[in-house]
Amino acid sequence: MIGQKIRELREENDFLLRQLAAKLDIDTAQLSKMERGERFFKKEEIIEISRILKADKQELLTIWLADKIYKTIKDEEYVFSALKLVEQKLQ
Amino acid sequence: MIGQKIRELREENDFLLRQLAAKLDIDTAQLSKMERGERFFKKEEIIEISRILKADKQELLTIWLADKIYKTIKDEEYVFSALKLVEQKLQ
DNA sequence: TTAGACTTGACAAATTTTGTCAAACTTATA
DNA sequence: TATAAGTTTGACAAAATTTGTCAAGTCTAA
Repeated sequence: MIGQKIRELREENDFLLRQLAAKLDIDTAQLSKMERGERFFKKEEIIEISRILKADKQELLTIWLADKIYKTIKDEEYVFSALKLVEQKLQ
Repeated sequence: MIGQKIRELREENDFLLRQLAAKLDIDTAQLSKMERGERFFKKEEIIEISRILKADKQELLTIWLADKIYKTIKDEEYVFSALKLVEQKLQ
């Protein structure tokens, strides 16, 4: 989800994988995997990408965090009640 | 949170740490840390505990999952909008 | 004061995640 | 078709995180 979003932004900005990877100082294969959701972006990378691709940092970080949450719950039961509990705790 | 709940259940059932630890086949120190939230329970351990302490398995697993979610978001920004995104995705 | 219950800290072991590279695949085009 | 550029894949090493173990420590009740 965040990967797909970043791929869209990258293509809109006419960056090649290796160009964006170079700016982030990571391997092209790594970025390829990240965009396809096989590996995770670091928070700092998301912030850097929002700068490079002139995107809304808050939006990207929100999607990035949603991905992390989704990853921890995706194979679980009682997801909705757990989310409700979390929200209560956060109030 | 799940640790606290389990400690309460354990004490209500008059189990010592080492007794419950023995039933779970883990180290007493480990269970001590788990009850105080320093380490995580495995899902299987929660299920086993619900059996041993005659507690509601669904309730315990829900709290356990809420803890996992909470752990991934607790130091982050944009938590509420991320949770909202996750809920949308789950619909 | 000592015995039992629990906690703490250090470190090893195990597991998970990330980084790196070469080779393979895909697509556009000469 | 052949080639080149871009991307993907898989294997494996390296790094990071989590878990397991033990000995020593604290705390409390008798």
